[in-house]
Amino acid sequence: MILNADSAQVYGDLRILSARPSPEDEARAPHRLYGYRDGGTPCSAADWAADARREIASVQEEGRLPILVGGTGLYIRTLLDGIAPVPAIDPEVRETVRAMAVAEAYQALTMEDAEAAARLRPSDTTRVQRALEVVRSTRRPLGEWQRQRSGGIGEAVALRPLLLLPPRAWLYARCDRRFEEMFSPEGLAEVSSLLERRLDPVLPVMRAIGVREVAGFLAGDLTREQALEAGRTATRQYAKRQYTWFSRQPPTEWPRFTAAPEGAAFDEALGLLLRPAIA
RNA sequence: GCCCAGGUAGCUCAGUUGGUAGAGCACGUGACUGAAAAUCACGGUGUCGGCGGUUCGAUUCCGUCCCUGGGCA
Repeated sequence: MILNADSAQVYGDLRILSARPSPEDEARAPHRLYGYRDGGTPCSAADWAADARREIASVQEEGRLPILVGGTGLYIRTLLDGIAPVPAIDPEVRETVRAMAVAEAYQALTMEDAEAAARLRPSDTTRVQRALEVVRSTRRPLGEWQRQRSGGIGEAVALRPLLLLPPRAWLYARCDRRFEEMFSPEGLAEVSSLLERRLDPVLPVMRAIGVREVAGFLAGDLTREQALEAGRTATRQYAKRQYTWFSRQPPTEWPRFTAAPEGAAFDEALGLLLRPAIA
């Protein structure tokens, strides 16, 4: 049983854009947690981890082996190690904070949570806003919450981790190839329907790589070549960030699969490596 | 063929009154606790078109050649 651990592949609106497993892939083994959420509602790491816990329990109940596959390191970490038990943020507080410019939010943070302000870069929009919405909504600084972690299942399961760190050239070639799919008739249609929903542009679905680029092409602001190049660049940059996360964040004892054996293509080596697990 | 304007980092360009050069993007490295396909930090990677000349010293001044764009024939 394959379980998705990718933050973009959870959204039903993004099939081509998030490069979800193909119908052929899905025919080989049951897949879950793919495209199961609506783009109109943001999915957080903790939301996904809760869903994943439930799925893993049910898969185990069936006597099957859950295999988590995906590229969102924070999601996997949250599932295994848990996360600070911060209660849901008051929507009004969130709206106010997110409407603020970083400089303004940081200024407020120095008054309301000096410890967090000292720890964070004044330009780090996401984290500064997060810290501010947490103090304002819970009356406790984020640092206090973060001293605890809850919900992790790492201790309760027998984990068999495997980190795939392919040669950079191989990885980038795949990034380039993958992005062209987004300009297929299906890819363009997918973005068109997403745009018709007129969702808030700050929602995660709207920030997925390719949405902005394909939308720019559809609107006539970018030529096909410009949009393609911009998308490829964004994809490669993202791949690099993932590479850094997965090569450095997980425990050092997790095995890392970095290179193909002499003479073998990476794809083949990977196939051989994974076959016993899937079968 | 003649006349202009250019040729500087992977790309688009700035600059050096002569002391071997710097921005944005790209690229590289890294950070990462409820948006993570997000957000952010650090790093200059270079025959300054070629060859000659002047000079202690030329990417800069002079000559010449090559290339690109525009104009005139």
